[in-house]
Amino acid sequence: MNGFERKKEQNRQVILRAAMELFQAYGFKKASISDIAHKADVSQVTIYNHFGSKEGLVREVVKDIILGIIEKARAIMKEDRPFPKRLETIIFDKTEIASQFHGELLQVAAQSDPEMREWIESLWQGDVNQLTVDLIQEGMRQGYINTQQSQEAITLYLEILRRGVFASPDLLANMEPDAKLYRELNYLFMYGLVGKRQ
Amino acid sequence: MNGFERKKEQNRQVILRAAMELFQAYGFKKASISDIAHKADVSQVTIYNHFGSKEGLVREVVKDIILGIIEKARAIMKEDRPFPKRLETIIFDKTEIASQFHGELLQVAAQSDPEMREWIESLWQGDVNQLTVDLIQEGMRQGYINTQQSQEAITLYLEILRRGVFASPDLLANMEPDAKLYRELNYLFMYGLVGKRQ
Amino acid sequence: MNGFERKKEQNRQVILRAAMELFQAYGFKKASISDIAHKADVSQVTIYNHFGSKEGLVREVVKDIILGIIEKARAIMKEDRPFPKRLETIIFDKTEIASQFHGELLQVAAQSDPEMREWIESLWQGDVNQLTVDLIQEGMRQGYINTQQSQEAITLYLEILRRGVFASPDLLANMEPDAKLYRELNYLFMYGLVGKRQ
Amino acid sequence: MNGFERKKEQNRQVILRAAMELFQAYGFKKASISDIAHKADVSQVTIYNHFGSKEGLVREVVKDIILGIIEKARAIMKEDRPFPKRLETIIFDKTEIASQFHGELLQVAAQSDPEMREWIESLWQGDVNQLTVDLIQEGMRQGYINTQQSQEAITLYLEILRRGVFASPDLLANMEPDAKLYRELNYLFMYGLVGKRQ
DNA sequence: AATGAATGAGGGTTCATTCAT
DNA sequence: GATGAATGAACCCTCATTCAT
Repeated sequence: MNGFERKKEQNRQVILRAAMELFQAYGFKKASISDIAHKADVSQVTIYNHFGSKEGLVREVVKDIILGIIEKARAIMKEDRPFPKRLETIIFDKTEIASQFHGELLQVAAQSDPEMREWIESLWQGDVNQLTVDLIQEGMRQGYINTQQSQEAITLYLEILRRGVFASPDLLANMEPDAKLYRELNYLFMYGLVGKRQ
Repeated sequence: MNGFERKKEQNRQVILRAAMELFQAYGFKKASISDIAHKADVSQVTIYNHFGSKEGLVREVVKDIILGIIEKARAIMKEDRPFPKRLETIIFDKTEIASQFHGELLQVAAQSDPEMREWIESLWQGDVNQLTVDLIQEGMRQGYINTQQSQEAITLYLEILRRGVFASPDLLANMEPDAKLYRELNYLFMYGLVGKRQ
Repeated sequence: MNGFERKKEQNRQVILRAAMELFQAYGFKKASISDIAHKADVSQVTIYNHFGSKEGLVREVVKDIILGIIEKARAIMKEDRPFPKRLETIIFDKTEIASQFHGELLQVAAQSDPEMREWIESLWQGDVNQLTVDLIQEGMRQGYINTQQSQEAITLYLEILRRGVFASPDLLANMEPDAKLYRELNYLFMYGLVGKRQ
Repeated sequence: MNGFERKKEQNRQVILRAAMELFQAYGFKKASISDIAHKADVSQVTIYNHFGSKEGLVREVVKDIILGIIEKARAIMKEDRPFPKRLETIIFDKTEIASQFHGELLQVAAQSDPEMREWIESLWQGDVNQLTVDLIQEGMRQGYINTQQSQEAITLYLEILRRGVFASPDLLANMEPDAKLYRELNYLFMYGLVGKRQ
């Protein structure tokens, strides 16, 4: 990669970072190209040269976020820790990356052009779902997951938990990982409202 | 209330209804005052006379939505149906009212002025929480809820489930209330991943 | 018409006049809404309130020009002057009104939305053409026009002359109505290149 | 001319050709340097290296068009066909080359810098006019043109016809060269409205 | 000579809001 | 109280042009 390309790539990254921060702070709609250009210290036009339109920039940022989520999920799967710990992390850890995008991200992803929807869909089906399935089966083998429920139902339950957590930064913000409340919550995930029978 | 005042109140309601529909269809940001005025068949200025600013209008609509949610929750609590059925309704039924506001409602509520935040907070704490607490205690008395977990943790768990469901219209849209998947999901809410022990 | 409406209509006229002058001076494309607003001493937005878009404004100006042309043609037809004089005026007189719009007017008219094209077309067919036909028949009755050519061909010939004159302000600008050259040109229109035979 | 220079000249021609096509399709104003560079498959900067500015490029294209017109006119003059046929071609044939530039070409030519105006003017006076004069005199010798009108008037008449035809692609588009209407039109050019006397 | 990257200036348009009646 | 008309600020975007290699 020569000097030109390095500089270009660098600019691209600077723009993406600035965009991500401002989108996070103000939302995709409210953060303006002008703001982003200012923050990235480039001309507005440079953003257009790189991403074509605001929509294009949003798309790229959304892609990055989603890839980041997947990357993280994959990393967690490969860790050598007990099943419940890893499940915990899967459910809670997305907070850091994307939770502050509130519902806008899902909304944008849903409303984006068909090409993008397909890309997300396939990625989700292919990669994320596979990871989830792997996790569930590992959990079943180790006796952590009831084998009488369907794979589909369990996946759905986990997804609802994920999204619920994802949508509750206000409630979970100040909770520490080893607090009593945190442990209780995990207990509920595992044993439900009725709880463990002795 | 004389004729003038009745007309005024009527206008107010017409505006609120138009605003709610358009906010729901396009989001708080994208629905414009002009659109709302057009739909309500009043002048833009009339909206300002009633609500002072767009933010004021949004506030009022959010208030209405939240009051509606609470109203509904309260109604459900008073029903004479078995505990699990009512829990089910609480968790799933919000779909109809507010789920189409995506995450924007929460975002707006969170970012609104302190006065409003306080109002919501107190309402939530005072009314909704009370209802939840009542529900939980009823569940405990009837043996549906494990008495070893803290009230707080159970409330949090329910709230996460609620928000997760609320944020998953795509996954739940085509699910019928008596489908196998639906029953499994409810089972998971009650007995968690590990499941019931015989 | 109350004060409001009078003021509005007045503004509309001021904008139209400013637009016409700037379009004439710089062309439809190059004259910007900003320029026009400045010249008319109104906000840009006022122009949008009146005309919806730049295209809408252009449309209205084009309409005005065309109506002006027709009005003038009609007036000439009603005059009580000898046939050759009136023909002369018809061919030459448009210069004053629209010749400075160069070819852009025709281009715009041709490229405009179908509705407008139809409007122009029907006006041209219905009004202008009728006037031309009347003129030609009068000319035939009075022996000024050869009755062996088809109505269609004569109309076409006149239209080509009109457009040729219309497209030649540079060549005709300094020509006085009673100059020798002017008389010769009219002679050529009447008797062609070959000229009158004695 | 070495390899470098040949390549350079080649690039120049490629750019000119691309520019001409796009100017023709979209007009001088709307066709952008970016489009032209894309179509010519060179960098935008290369265009600047060759022509200095967009205006410079437009100038060069206009020059080419005008030289092309003259070339064509000259070629027609040298043909060995009867006078009326050649006159016909002169008047009608420009359609192919430049008629699609509508009025813009004339506008651009008129508004361009004095140097260019002078160049065009002198070319027109020197070359085109000379050709026209030659043609007219040939026509006079052969009895096709009335010798009582001034050279100037006849030239002007021909130019008006030319421009009229040039500005009427809509009316003439579907006319075939040997149609009755076409013959009538030519008759009118030769014998005017009054027509031939027996 | 040629280029990819970057840009200042300006374009049309929309918005929440205010003015004047 | 209600309105039609008007507006400043901001938005996304395009263009001809220049910079750095």
